Amino acid sequence: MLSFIILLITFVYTKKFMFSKSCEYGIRASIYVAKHSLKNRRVSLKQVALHTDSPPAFMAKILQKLIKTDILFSQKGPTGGFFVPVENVEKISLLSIVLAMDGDGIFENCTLGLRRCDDQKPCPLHFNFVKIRDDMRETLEQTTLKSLAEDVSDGVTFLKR
Amino acid sequence: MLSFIILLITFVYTKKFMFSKSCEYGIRASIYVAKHSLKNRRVSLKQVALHTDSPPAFMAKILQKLIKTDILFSQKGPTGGFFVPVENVEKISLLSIVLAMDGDGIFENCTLGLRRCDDQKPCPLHFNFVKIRDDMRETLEQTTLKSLAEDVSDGVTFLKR
DNA sequence: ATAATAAAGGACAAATTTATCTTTTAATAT
DNA sequence: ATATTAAAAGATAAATTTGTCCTTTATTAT
Repeated sequence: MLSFIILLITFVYTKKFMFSKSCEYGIRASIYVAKHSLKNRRVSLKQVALHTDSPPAFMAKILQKLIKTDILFSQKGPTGGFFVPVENVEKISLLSIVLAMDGDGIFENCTLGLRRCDDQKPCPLHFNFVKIRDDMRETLEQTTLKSLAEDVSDGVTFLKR
Repeated sequence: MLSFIILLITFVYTKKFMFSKSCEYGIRASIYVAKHSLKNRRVSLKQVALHTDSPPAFMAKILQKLIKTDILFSQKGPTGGFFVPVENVEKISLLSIVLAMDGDGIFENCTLGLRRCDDQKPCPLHFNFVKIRDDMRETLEQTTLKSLAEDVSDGVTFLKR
C-alpha cells in the first residue's frame, strides 16, 4: 500500500519531453527576444527572465550560449541588451536553436543508448523511430523563429504559465 | 579560438533522445528477459546486466521498478531469476515499459516546460508537436515486447554495441 | 537443519544538470 | 573623464540522475 503511494508520487512528478530545461529556456528566450527585435527593440536579461518565467542568473548562461552560436546578439551598457538582427528572424529555425542548446543527439543518438546503432546493426527500436525522428527534424527545420514570435505577438500562443 | 574548441567538445558529447538512461536500460532488460522467457528460461541479474551492457547494481534497481509495475516477475534462491510469464509477452507494449520507467511526461508535459499548456492556452510549440507526440504514443503502443524479443532472437536487431 | 544461491532493500557516492552569486568588462550618457 | 548601466565571465552550490556497496530476505539443494 505504502509502496503504491510512493509509486504514485513518483509518477506525478515525471520526466520531460525531448528537450533539456536549458533548451526549453533557450527557445523561450529566443522567441521573446525575436518578438521585440521585430519591433526594433532590444531587451535586457531582466526582461527576458521575467517574461519567460526563468531564473535570471541561469538565463544569463543560456543567452551566452545562444550568442556563441550566432542566434542572438547583444550590446553592453545603457540602452544595451539582447536582440536578433531583423533580417535573421525569418532565417532562424527552431532546429538551429535546439542544435545550439542540446546538440544533435536527439536526432543522431541511438534511442536505446547503444554506442553504435545503424541500419546495418540496429537496436530493437531503430526502425520504429526512423519516421518519428525524421518528422521531428522536419518540423523543427520548418518552424521559423519569426512565425513563433508572431504567434506570441498576435496572442495566439503564450510564453508563460 | 579556445571557446570554439570548448564549444566543439560540448557538441560532441550531446544529449540523448526521448528516454532517460533508466528507461533505456529498462527496455533493454525487458527485451532480454522476454527473449528467454519465450524459451521458458529465467535469467539472473548478472546475465541481464552482461547482455544488456549495463551496470549490475544499477540494473538491479531498474528490474525492481519493472517488477513493481508487473512487467517483470522474479523468484529468489537457486534456480531463481527474472522472467515474464509467456502469456504476457505479447500483451506488454513498449508504451507500458516507458510509462513504468519515465511516466507519462513525455506525452503529457508541455514541450516548452510551461506548467499549463493546452489547446486553449498553448505554448508556441504546442500545435507543432501534436502529431509527433500522437505518432510516438501510437508507435510505442503498437510495439509489443514479443516482437522486439523475437527480432533479437532472429538476429535481426541487437541489444548491445 | 544447513549451506548456498539469488533477489530485495537501504544507504551512500559520483556525475550531470540546473541554479545562484560575485566580479569583470564594455558601452553610453552626463 | 566619470558615473552608470548592462552584458560577460568565473566560481560555487543545489538538485537530480546515475551508479555502487553492503546487508537482509527468501528459496532451493544437500
